[in-house]
Amino acid sequence: MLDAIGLEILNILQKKARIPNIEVSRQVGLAPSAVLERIRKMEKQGIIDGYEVRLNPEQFNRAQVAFVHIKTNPAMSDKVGSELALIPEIQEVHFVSGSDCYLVKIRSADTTALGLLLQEKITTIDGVLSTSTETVLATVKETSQIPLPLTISQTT
Amino acid sequence: MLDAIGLEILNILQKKARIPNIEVSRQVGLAPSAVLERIRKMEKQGIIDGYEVRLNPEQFNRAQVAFVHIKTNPAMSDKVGSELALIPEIQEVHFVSGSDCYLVKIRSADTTALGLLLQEKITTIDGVLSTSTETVLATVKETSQIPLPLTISQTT
DNA sequence: TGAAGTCAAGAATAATATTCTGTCATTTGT
DNA sequence: ACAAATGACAGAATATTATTCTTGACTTCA
Repeated sequence: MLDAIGLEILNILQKKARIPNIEVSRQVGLAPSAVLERIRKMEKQGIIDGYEVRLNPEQFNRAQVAFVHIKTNPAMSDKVGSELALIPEIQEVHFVSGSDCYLVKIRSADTTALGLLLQEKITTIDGVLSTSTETVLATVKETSQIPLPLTISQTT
Repeated sequence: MLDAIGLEILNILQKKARIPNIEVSRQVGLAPSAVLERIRKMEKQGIIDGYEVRLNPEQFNRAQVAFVHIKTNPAMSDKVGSELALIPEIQEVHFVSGSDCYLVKIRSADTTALGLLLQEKITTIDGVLSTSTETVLATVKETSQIPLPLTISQTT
């Protein structure tokens, strides 16, 4: 299903999507048509979900990252989650173990904007009981890449 | 510096990088050469950082997300951060306000693998004082996209 | 063994990327 | 104000890449 060459292709694309197919084919040692066929298949199988551009947050006034715990009324937690997901500054919404609580990742211009967002858009959501914010002082690593195995383990 | 057409191009690429340039040019109403010139310029200016493929974590046995707070010896915190960043399962390493603490995002196969990772790779790092783990039960939203205005407001 | 399926090469063709030139509009300097 | 400089773009010419299609090797399974 997914062999060493498939992984190699994905590794190349994870580093640099928007690379010409023919260049991929040179790197993996297959004909361009074969690479195309493989990529199409992986897209169809849902192995590849899509391609994204990586923008520099600082250039868009989005340098401030924060993580916020949001405690919710358990009866309304689904609805709260959906509403949180609609806020564009919120990049991630996770429901976490522990105490009827979402953990969300926010990108805002600065702490002032973050405060406003919390006060006006988040605490005002029906079902939100309380929030607890951690601001990020420095980011050492930030990737969405998935570590790929060097070889394929058996799946059936 | 960045006008409405530039934003439009970025919006298109954020939804679907690996789209042909000529298709972008059709959508924004410019010649392909002009779009190419603009994209190159944005890459050079550091507005565009790169292009990534988005993989489906479930297909790679990386469905379990967890966030872990890692309290460190303040004198060694930089070194701890660098070491954490080297662990492939750790996608994000943020130094957060509050208490000499990193917040890391982990992708692992399951809670068992997570436990092993914590026990063998993280708590063993010199300078790590304690950890506190939250596992994700459900993810409502997960994107690295930066919210862009649809257009630049302009007085005409 | 033979039919069906998979995978990839290679050629032919379609589409796209890239370069280059000229134009127009705006800006800059004097 | 005016000429030179700059920046953005269109359009054509060319280079490169994508895509399709056919064929053949190899595998699997009954």
